[in-house]
Amino acid sequence: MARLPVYLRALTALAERGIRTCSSEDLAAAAGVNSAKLRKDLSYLGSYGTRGVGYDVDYLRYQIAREIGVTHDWPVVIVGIGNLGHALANYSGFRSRGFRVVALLDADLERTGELVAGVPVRPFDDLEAIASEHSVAIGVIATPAAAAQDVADRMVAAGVTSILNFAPAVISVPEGVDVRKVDLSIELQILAYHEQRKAHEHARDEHPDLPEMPAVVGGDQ
Amino acid sequence: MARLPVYLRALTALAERGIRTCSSEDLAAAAGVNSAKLRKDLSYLGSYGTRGVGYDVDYLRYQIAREIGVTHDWPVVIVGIGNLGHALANYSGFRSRGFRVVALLDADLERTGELVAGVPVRPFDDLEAIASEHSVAIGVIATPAAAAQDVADRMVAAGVTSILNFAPAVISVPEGVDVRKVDLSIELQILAYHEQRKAHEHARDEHPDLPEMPAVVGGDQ
DNA sequence: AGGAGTTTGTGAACGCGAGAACAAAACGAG
DNA sequence: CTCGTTTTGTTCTCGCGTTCACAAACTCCT
Repeated sequence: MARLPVYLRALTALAERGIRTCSSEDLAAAAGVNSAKLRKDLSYLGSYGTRGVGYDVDYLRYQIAREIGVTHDWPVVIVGIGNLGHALANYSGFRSRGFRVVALLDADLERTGELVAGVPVRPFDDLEAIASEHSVAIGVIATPAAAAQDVADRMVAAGVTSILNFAPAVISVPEGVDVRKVDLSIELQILAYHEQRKAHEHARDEHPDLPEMPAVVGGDQ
Repeated sequence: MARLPVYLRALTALAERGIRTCSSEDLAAAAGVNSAKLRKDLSYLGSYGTRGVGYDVDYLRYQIAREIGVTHDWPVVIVGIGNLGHALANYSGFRSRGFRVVALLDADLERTGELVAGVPVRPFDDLEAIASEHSVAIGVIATPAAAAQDVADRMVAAGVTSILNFAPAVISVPEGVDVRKVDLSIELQILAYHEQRKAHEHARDEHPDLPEMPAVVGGDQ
């Protein structure tokens, strides 16, 4: 489930506040979900709670980490050391949450040798060597859209089976390879969409005599 | 719908390749979705296609942009000019897709005046003045988790009604305010989860004599 | 020891989105 | 003008995920 990492983070936050035990209500509130959904998600992993008491924070934390697979570090390569690549390489959350950046790659040979967050930038052609040396299964694409498909193909050929794609492009990969896409401007556009609908609602509130005319959408064609 | 921005980007890509008209199959392939779903989404906006022909790329592009609300630029403020804030401020996709960064804010007064992507960094306390001057409705939080809730509160008080939150924290906002959350390490953890499941599948393939024992999950408690 | 109070785990109903399938409409050829 | 072809817009069904509601189980107090 895609919510397990959210629960894990919420549990970590509780643990840091010194809380040893919590109910499903507490954890659900911290994670921002419904408590019934949370209980059902956790019951899918096994019976780790105690009725009448709740969940042991540290124990549940370990069990979720084990389920996700972040009890040991995953080696990760980042390709494309532009602004975003820099930010990702410096992001401390990776290190502390089960990931280790083993290499930064960039097609621009001018950048080779540059040190980012203590890791040297290497030529993109080193991908295969690095991937096999460190058994890299997870790759991050932070290149421009035009290069994304090529990078993905090379990654897959080098044995990468999970890709996190920040490039604004749809990439296609063979069966068995997972891709997750994060597109910053799409997130903003979704917000803009809601913003605009709020504005329309507001306009109608102020002029309730105007009809809603849903059937006339597109009447200007 | 959250898929409209994806369609818009796919249409832009088609237009840049000189394609004037496309069928729902073509566009669906470019956007990476099912064609029936795409047609249903578009029909929700109105009847912008021609049976037997398809959709006019530019016309549909404009209609989707109008629906999303990105026919004019939205002013945006970014709070927290660390690594990620830098990357966001420099991200050209915002500018070209309907957003204009009107201010960069940071609580650290050492950064005040620093120029990032041609925009000066200003003190966080200028938020209210900037928000009212530019009628800012959309804010981006790129601060550490600890500061996220405070920043969100101040944003809401300053009239911001849509927030894009990159901080690894759940923030609570009043009714009517939209929040979207992007968490980089959670995306990676989801990949790690799939990775681990692949590894287990693989291990079972190589040792088919091992039982699956789903009932023993948690047997080590 | 027993009962009251909590809290988990789960069975059942509900709602919603996805996909397949089809009818309506437009275009072109003869 | 008519028929065949193409493609949209829509209806219908199916399955999944979410939520409610409750029984089982555990603790604490008397």
